[in-house]
Amino acid sequence: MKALISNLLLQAAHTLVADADSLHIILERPKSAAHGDFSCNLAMMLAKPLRQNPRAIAEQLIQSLPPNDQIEKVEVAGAGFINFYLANNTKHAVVQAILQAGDHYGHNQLGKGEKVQVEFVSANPTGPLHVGHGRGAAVGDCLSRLLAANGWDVTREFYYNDAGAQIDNLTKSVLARAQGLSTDDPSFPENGYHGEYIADIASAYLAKTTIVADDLQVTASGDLSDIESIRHFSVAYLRHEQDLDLRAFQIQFDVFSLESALYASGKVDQTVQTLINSGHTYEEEGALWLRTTDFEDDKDRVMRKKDGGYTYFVPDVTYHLEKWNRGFTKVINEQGADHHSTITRVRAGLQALNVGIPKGWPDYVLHQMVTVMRGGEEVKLSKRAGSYVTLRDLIEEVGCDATRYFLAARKADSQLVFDIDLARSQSNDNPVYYIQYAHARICSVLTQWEGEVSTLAAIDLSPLTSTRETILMQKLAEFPDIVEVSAKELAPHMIANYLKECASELHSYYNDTKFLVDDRATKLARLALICATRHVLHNGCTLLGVSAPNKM
RNA sequence: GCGCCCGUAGCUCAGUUGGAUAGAGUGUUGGUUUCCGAAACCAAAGGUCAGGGGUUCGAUUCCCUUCGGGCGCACCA
Repeated sequence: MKALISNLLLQAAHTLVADADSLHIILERPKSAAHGDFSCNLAMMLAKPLRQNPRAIAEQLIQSLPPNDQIEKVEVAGAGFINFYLANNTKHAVVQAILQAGDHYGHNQLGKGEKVQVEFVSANPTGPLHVGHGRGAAVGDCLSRLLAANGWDVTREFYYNDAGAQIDNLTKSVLARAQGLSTDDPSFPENGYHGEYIADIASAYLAKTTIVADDLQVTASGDLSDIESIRHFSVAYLRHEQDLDLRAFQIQFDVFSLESALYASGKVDQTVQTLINSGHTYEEEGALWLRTTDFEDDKDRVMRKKDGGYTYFVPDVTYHLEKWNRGFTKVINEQGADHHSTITRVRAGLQALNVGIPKGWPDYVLHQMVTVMRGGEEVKLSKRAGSYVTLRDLIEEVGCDATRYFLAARKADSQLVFDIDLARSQSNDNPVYYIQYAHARICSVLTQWEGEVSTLAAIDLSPLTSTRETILMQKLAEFPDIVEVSAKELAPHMIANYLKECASELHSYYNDTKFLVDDRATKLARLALICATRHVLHNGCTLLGVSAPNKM
């Protein structure tokens, strides 16, 4: 529809300007229904070059607009807007389109089946997942679903930093616990992990437990002198715990990548060699440095420490080189904003490799912190993890749907307040129930109708003439735009907002209009409309990973 | 001190590349059910879009600046 109108406008513009083809015609959906179905500011854009009053230009444009039976009328309004009002049968078309497309309505092929990788969560295996990881999980998973709906071939990936100092720390903490030390014991590791789960790991280790995580099986030896064994067991134990967290949140990854594997395969050493060969490195004070200031970093970074070990950023660069070599020309990393300083570094490292990786690759989506509130007060403690609220606690308390919705419904780059009381209230306060209720209500009506839903696709829709019906159809017609824009902007929260609006229109319509009326034509047309609405609500919820139940 | 993010109704937040009278929910006040699910709807009230400059036909949106909040600034990840 947009294409049609811009085309008509373009033809009209040719009568006024010579190089009309170079014009960017922008159509928008006005906020107010009084401003028609589509609006264009072309006349205002032309006011300056043509040195004419925008309203006068708008009038001329309308005069030269080719007639079209899908458009009811065109008007000049405000400072020079050109407003288009669609004919009724044009508005009806969306209902049929939805009923025909079903689960695919709103989807498109803009990604052309190309590969994209979304890396998210990527928590260190040093503790259970917390709310912050939950936000990353919700946002990353929605993004993945959105990209898939836009025709991309999506790979969801989780990267484990299972090597390095944090893991040493974990190992020492488990050892200390296994030796019976409490966390406030003076000889407990200085930067050790204090959560109760460390004690659980220690006792499981002593009990020679076998852990089966996604792709590995580890049995504890119970031997406290075998540090490597403690390390392997602890990591496996926590990976298993995180698997359970993710399962509870209904998130599935396609690939798990391990930092340790990059070392084992020699890829890290190869990367270092490539960087040295590229001429961007130097030795100083016993360390090997990368001159990242050649690539817009504010200071150079150490690659190899005095003690001979690599800093974390070397395997990070290696890992991203691997992504590139695996054919991902588009990669999105979803991370907490507290890691934002790595972006410049990783990109700089990739540039220094000089292997043809584009400057701004990969893309990043950063989410800000989450604070959890209960009874008007901030919740800071978890029984298991100590200093933070775990994802599993949250899911157990408020449910998977509400947790996902609340964590995905906010713009990633603003801080989020998670109100437990609101999320778990089964009342009109809760947007999740509000949306699901709209879906369930429709299902209930369709059940009572007892007709065959598939026949609704061919129904005559001309009885749909009321304002409520028009507004609802307009809202349904917006969905494909929302799916497209939210993917382009990497902004899944737009889907959550849209769903709330869509549900709101349905509820208003429902309270205003009876569907199962005696007049057959009217009844069927209304049922077709709410059935289309059901599809949109369902498709939208699916993009968020939230269920759309038939009954509640 | 430097860098990134945020500041919109009492509270939680929307506001796609600059557009028309800045919107929801919640809270407050008042109404709606012999009728398909009231977990709903309708109405009222609530604003210096943090403050100040600038860019232009037009700024919540872009630029500068001040204030306030968060997060980074390791030979940790």
